[in-house]
Amino acid sequence: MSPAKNAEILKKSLIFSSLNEDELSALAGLAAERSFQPDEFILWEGDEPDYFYVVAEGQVKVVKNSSTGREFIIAFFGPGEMFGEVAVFEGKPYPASAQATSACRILAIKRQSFLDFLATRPQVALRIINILGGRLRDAQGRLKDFAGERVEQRLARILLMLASRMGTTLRFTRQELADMAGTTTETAIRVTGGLSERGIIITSRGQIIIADEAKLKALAEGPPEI
Amino acid sequence: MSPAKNAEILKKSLIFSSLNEDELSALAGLAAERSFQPDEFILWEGDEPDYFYVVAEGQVKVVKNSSTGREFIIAFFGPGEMFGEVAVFEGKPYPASAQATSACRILAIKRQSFLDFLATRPQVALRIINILGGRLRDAQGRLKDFAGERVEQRLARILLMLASRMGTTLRFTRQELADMAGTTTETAIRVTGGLSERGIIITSRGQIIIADEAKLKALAEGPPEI
DNA sequence: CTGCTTATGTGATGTAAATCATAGTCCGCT
DNA sequence: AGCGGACTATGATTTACATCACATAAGCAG
Repeated sequence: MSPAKNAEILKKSLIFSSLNEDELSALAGLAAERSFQPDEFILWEGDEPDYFYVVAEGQVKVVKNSSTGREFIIAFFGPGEMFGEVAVFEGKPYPASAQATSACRILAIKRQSFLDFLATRPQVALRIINILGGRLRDAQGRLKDFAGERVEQRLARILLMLASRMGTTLRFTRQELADMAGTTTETAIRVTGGLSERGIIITSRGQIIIADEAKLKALAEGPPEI
Repeated sequence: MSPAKNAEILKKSLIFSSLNEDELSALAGLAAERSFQPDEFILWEGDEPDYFYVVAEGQVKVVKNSSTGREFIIAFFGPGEMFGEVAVFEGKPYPASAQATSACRILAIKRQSFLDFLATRPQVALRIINILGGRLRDAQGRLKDFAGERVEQRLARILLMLASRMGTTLRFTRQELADMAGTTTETAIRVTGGLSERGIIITSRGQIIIADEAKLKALAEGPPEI
């Protein structure tokens, strides 16, 4: 609840690292802190985009549900990362839901306050352009994967992407992996089972350790025969 | 080759509509005009991002090739639309290739000149944030489709998206549709054949006319039994 | 008009992965 | 300890789609 602490959090975020103390406290003053329990929803797909969010503590997943009822995980976000921004900028409903995957503290900034703040801070705008650009690059890369590659390759790439962000020990269930790779839990289990047999990963309940990153990369690149 | 004409083109582009005459001519002065023949490549995936591009005339497709050799079409861009921007902002190699699909005139602006221009124009930066946001929303929506929906639904959505941008007469081959939907030419032919039999679209060589948008929307939303 | 190329159309066959079914295992909980 | 609910595992069956293999048709160039 302390604005000073909020400023600290914002400062650590890539987005606001260019701001000086005064600007940080101005922004922190706009932010309200909210807490969420694991599995609690922070926002729902279709809601009006009243707030822009930054994770202070914990982890959030952004999900969309397909017409067949399956859940698709678009991304995980941790401390310092923003979400809900696309809707805020466009003024259209949130295109996906956000759900806490652990106990979370989230900073919420009113849409209009944030837009006003942004209009006079070109550096922050450029940062956001960078972040959006990176996310777009990532999404388009994944699109190509989904269009052309098979499940094993997609999973390998997802594991590598997760590892680059959180290290070699990944605390995700096969179900979550499946929801990220756009496959079923059974298939995710079978594929990770195969990787495990080949010594590329070490699996246990609720976690996967990457044992042989080189082999995983080779797998992700394409079929062995290249 | 006339800077005045370039300024006209830039003005019509959504990105620069907030600029005044002076700013437009300043930007137009930075732009070099280049012409491309159909099928000619404007930039290649992996190239250094030396230029930011805006389509003046004609149509461009942005493509990525999967490890299996298949081509995946990320997007088509027409007059006033930018491309290559993600790489320019991040300073990393272009993540995809751009190829002219018709005779084109393209405005090319040097990376650093554009970044400098942008640093002092928050309005333009906000516009770009909007455009990137829209593209990100679109890419994530498609991701969910690729992860969970069937080819018929994906194709239906692609046809609707194209129709919303270019009207009900779509000048694309089944091969191009297949490359957008991440399927094979044969399957695209079979699926469009089915839609044609049901009177939803009218097909002919190199073009598709949407005859019953409502039915197409119903198809795109999900399986009939809902 | 006559090829030649590019696009469309269709069948037969193969296969990766979904689906359905069932069971075992880990872990928190009272 | 023992219960219940996630999580993991594995087999059998089905299916959407890719792949392979031709056939026909439309547009274009000489």
